[in-house]
Amino acid sequence: MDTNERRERLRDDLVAAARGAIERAGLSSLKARELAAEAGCAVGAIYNVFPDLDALVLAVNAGTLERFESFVAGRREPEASPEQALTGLADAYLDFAAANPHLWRALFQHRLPDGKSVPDWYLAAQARLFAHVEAPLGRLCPGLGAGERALLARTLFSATHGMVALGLDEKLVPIPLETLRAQLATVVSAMARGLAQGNALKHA
Amino acid sequence: MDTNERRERLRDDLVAAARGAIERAGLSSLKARELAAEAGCAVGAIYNVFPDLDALVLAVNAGTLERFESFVAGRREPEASPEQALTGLADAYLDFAAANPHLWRALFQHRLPDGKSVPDWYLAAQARLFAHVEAPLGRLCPGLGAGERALLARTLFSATHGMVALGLDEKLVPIPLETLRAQLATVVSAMARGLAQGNALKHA
DNA sequence: TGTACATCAGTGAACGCGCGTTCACTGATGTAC
DNA sequence: TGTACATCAGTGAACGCGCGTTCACTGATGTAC
Repeated sequence: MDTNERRERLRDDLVAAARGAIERAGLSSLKARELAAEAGCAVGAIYNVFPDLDALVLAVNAGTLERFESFVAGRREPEASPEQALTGLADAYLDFAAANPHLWRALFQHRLPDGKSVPDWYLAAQARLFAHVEAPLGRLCPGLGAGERALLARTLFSATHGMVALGLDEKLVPIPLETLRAQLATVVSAMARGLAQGNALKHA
Repeated sequence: MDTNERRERLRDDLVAAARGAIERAGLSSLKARELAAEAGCAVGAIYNVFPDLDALVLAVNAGTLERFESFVAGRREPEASPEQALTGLADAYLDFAAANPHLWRALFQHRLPDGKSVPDWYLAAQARLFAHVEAPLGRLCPGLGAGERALLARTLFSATHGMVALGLDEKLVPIPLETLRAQLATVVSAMARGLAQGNALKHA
């Protein structure tokens, strides 16, 4: 087998092992030793492929973002009204988070040490996600400029994220999933109606 | 000096030291040794007053909740419309979070080890906060039952939390505070308008 | 008020554990002739 | 094709550090007489 091929295979095995570990028990359960055991290599070998564990986590998170993006893309209904589309997105977000709690948490939990910043390809993956929100938002509020639309998309994403994150959190009183889904629908569609109305007034 | 008095004084000093440490550098910078140095006692003395550091963090968080509650209470405008009141609450949340980033983050970041659950007095402090949301919400949607209202208040809180948390997070592209404030106002008032409208339709 | 004693707050060195990362070594792979 | 050599992926024991918590000890405080 070619050396590069081996190296790539190990890389994939390590990412898979890391993903598995996070999936099972959360980001904080990621241990270099267990990882190596799972991927069938020595601890030291990890550092031939990745500079450190942070880079590995970043790779896992990139994969999660990607899977989430195709999950959302797979649910798109081109016929839907903007309001329905936004509600559908929130619903997809809830379903993905509920189905992959640890992987999803890891996206937000993981912080790089002070000096280092998130690589561009990671930011690009985020941007691709936000695009799914921008599309219906543009139809809902046609008067919005590109910058305003991007900003508002991010804000709507954040609001949805908050509802899902605290809703799934067992720290407060736990809420049944379907109750949470109904709450999301109520609030997101209210936002959509209110935004459309505000936009119509502004550009009347 | 009385022994109980000493003990109580030490307790206060420890909480103050812990609060200071979190305030300066975040929850993860809390160290038993630094704490003891700051409070002027030996490491071991901490464990005469608190069972462990978690209990100390809980005490700091309780104080933060309390301060936030009076902050919100101090801004109440009885004359405001429900929509204005809700926007005002979101604004207060943003201001408090921006002014106390580390203390505020600690409220959500801190997790108890698996077996232990949050004490009742802590949950009660949370409930007192949610009450501030429930009041205007009740005026906005008079048809809501107490349970529905409490649930929706919590959901609105979560949405606001999400916008503030991701907005202040430097992990994404940073947003100027005033831009964030405007976004919050836009979205919260849209939600309020949409909810009032939906409620009116439902109970027409 | 003074003395002897008991209690327990207070001490801080040491324990114990976890864990990321390194590094001197080895052996398989690839290359040159 | 065969042989000698160089490279470097792969190894895993050991390093190094951080840090919460304990515990045998001490001395100040409070009590009994």
